[in-house]
Formats: sequence, C-alpha cells, structure tokens
Amino acid sequence: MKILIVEDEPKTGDYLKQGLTEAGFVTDLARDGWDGLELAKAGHYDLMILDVMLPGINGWQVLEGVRRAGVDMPVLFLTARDQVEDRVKGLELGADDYLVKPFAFAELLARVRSLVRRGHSSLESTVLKAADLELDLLRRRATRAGRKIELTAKEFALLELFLRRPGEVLPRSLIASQVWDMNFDSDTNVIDVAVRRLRVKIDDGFEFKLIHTVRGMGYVLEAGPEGTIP
Amino acid sequence: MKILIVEDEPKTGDYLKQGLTEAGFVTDLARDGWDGLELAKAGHYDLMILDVMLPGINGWQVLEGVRRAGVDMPVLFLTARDQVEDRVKGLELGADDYLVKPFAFAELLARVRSLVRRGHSSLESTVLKAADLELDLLRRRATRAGRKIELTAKEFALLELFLRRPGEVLPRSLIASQVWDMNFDSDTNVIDVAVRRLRVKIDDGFEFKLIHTVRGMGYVLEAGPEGTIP
DNA sequence: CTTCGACGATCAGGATTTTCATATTCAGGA
DNA sequence: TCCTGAATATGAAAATCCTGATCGTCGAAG
Repeated sequence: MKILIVEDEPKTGDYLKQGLTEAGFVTDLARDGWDGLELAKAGHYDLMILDVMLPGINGWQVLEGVRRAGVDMPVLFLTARDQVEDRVKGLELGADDYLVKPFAFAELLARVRSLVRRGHSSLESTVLKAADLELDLLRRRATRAGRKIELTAKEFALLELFLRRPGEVLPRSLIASQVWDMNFDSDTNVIDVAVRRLRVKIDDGFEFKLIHTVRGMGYVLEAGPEGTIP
Repeated sequence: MKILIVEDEPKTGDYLKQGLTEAGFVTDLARDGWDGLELAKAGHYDLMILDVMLPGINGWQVLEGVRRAGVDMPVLFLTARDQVEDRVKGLELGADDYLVKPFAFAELLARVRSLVRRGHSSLESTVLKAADLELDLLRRRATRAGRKIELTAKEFALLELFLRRPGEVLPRSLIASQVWDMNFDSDTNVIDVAVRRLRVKIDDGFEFKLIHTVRGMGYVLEAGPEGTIP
C-alpha cells in the first residue's frame, strides 16, 4: 500500500511519514505542490494525503491537476481549524475525506485505513442520517428537523457512533472503547452522563425520541417506537 | 511474542485479546486465577497481563505462585482506580508495571511493548529523578525537595516527558505529539499554558528553576543554570 | 398487590483543560 | 542605544468533562 504525502511543513511531514511507515505503509513525501503533482501523476499510489496550505501551488490546485490528469485515487486532505469553506471546497473538487489540524494520529490512521480499504468514499457517505436527524461529518455539524444543533467533541463522537450502527444495541463497554478509547470500568457513569447530554440536545423538544435505553444492555438509536429483539 | 492474559471479566478479556492479536502478539486468555497459574507455569510466555480482582484466587496470589514456581517473566498488572496500596503491593511482589482501569488501549500497548522488549523493568526505573525532583510513576506522585506536589493527568504526562529526556530541548511539536497525541498546530498555545502550570507547581518557590525556555526551539528540563549548545 | 433491589436518570459541584486577550521579553537591525 | 516585530508569558474567562449523591423506575419475588 503506497501513500503519497504532500506537506511542506517539515515537522508535520516527518511526523506523518514516520507514523505511517511504522504502521506498515510505504510512503513518499513531497515538500511542495509541484513535486506532489509530479509524483501523483507518475507513480501509482493507493492514497494521497494533501495539505491545503502549500507554498506556490496550493492543495486545491494540486487536486485539480491530479484529477484533470485522469488519476483516480482517494484523497485525504488536511485543513486548518474552522476553515469550513475549505473543507466543502475540497469535497466538491473530489477529495474523499478531510482532517482538521491539529489531529490525533490515531484518527488519521483510522481514516487512512478506511480510504485505502474501500477506495473512494462517496460524498454522500460524509452525511449520516436517521429519521430527521443528520450529521455532517465534513462540516462537523448536526441538524434535526432542520434545526441546527451544536455539539461538543465527545457528543459528536458519541452521536457518530450511534449513527453508524442504527438499530443496534450498543453496550456501554463498546461505547467506552470507541468514544473514550478506554477499557470498561464499571465504577464510572461517564457514559450515562454523556448520553444524557446528547439526549438533551437531540431529543428534547422534538416529536419523538431517537435514543432509547435497553435495560441491562445499553443504548440504541432508533426512529421507531421501541423494541429491537423481542 | 506470546502473552498470557488473566482476566475474568469477559468484556475486558476479549478486548485485550483482540487488540493484542491485531497488534501482532500471540495471546492466551485465562478466565480465572487457577487457570492463569496453570498456564503461566506450563507454557513459556514473554509477558503476563494480570488483573488483580479475580474470583477465587486473586492476582497477588497468582503472582506469588508464579514466582515461587521459579517462572521468570515480566508481569503487567491491572488495578482498580485509586487503589494505590494495591499497586505498591504488586510491585513489591515482583510485578513490573501496572495500569489503572479504565485505560486507553494505546497506553496498554505502549507498556506491553516496552516490557516485552526490555524484559523486567527494575523497580528503580519507576521513579524518575532530576536534581531534587522525583516523579514516582507507580504511585503517580511527584515531590521536590521532599515536598509533595499534586499533579493533574496532563501535568503528569508533561513532566514525565521532560524527565525522560533531561537536558534535551523539546520542541513544541514533539510535546504536542507525545502529550496530546496531536499533530502540531501553530494556532494554539495549549503547550505554553500547560508548561506554565507545571512551572508554577515545580519551580515556583524553589531554589532554582528546572524548566527553561529556549527561544525559538522549545523547552528544556535542566538542573544547571542555562545554556545547552553554546 | 406490594416490596425490594438493581439499574438507570438526573443534577449540581468541581476539576481540568482550552481559548483568548494582553503583557513582557528578546534578538537583531536602524 | 533605541526601536520593532516575533516569540513567549501571564491571567482570567469559558468550555468541557467527570464525580458523586440522590432520586426514580422497572422487574421479579414473595
């Protein structure tokens, strides 16, 4: 699995290269946009990681050049914080996923693996839905029945987990390991509290509840009334 | 590399087994103390991960039995939160490292790798020192000139990093990746603020400063007055 | 039908961490 | 020497998250 990294900042570049190499990928690193474009057209990579801010030719231009050259490979791009427009622009130009700096390496690795495995992610897949609830992974924004809902990082992660497994009963241990990267510890009720906070935001004041408790098992996200396995 | 896991709680056990297998280790899982003891004496493992709370025969007893049988292998044990006495007891009985539940899997993996690589960790290595500052990794406690210092999780991690690289100038990007598991983002000053908080606790009111700023480079922990590379 | 116990919900308080705005320091050039 | 911009320090507010206590509810046993 070959990955092309296009990143000018030496620290970030080395960090990515080293981390991905340790994770078993073969990587090439381009220090500016032109080199990146060259390499992308020449070698065939399974993924390109592209920083937006580059000297000379920027990330969008590289992406456009690559696509024009008919090179078809998944692209993960890196944007600065809160540059939502940038992310949207990237998506429209045919990028497949994005990551906001600063990011945890584990996060990057997860996305890289996902992209390498399933190839391009369709644009649609960046919006998760259930009934009238939508979660836009790209814009990091949630809406229910059209109303915008502000979420914190933990709330977002939790809701994303629910939406990725609609109708499934998620035991606390699973939630703990996914959202907290923690082994389960029965002495804490962080999860209950977090679920409550999320409920207040996405269920309170709406027509019907989406998050249901399954006694002794965990929680489910479901549009229907009740009952999973009778 | 073979690892023996002794853990009764099914969820935790499976979680460990799966994660370690994915990381490339061969694992056996014992569901109670007696089985664990049996296996530990029979097969030769490179590491044992031992939960303290087990039905019937507890973790200490397993450890003692193993040591009495003359089996020499590193042992990493898992304790409940805030059971400091337990940890100390474990160390005295010949365990090599510990982890408090709940823990992040990345944390466990780091320790497992370390133990498998270097075999037993001497007890001494769990206390890091620099001048009159001591950091007891086991008890999660810091003292300077005999005075106890309370540290939060982030402060602890930061100080540990400094103490593991005394005299070295640590660039912010390194600190960010180690303590925050984050890629560097120049738009934030979390690191500066964290260093300041740490300074207040370990330098303020003491004879001399330990943490020094190296302009344009980062921070150093040093007993001496100033100057690293002239 | 009532009672009991386990499980979950809820709330307030607090601790920690991050962000933000503002000072201070430092190095190098005028 | 003095000025100036960049880097760092500082203080305080704001956001987020966790802890612990208490209350409510459900289900099974009597």
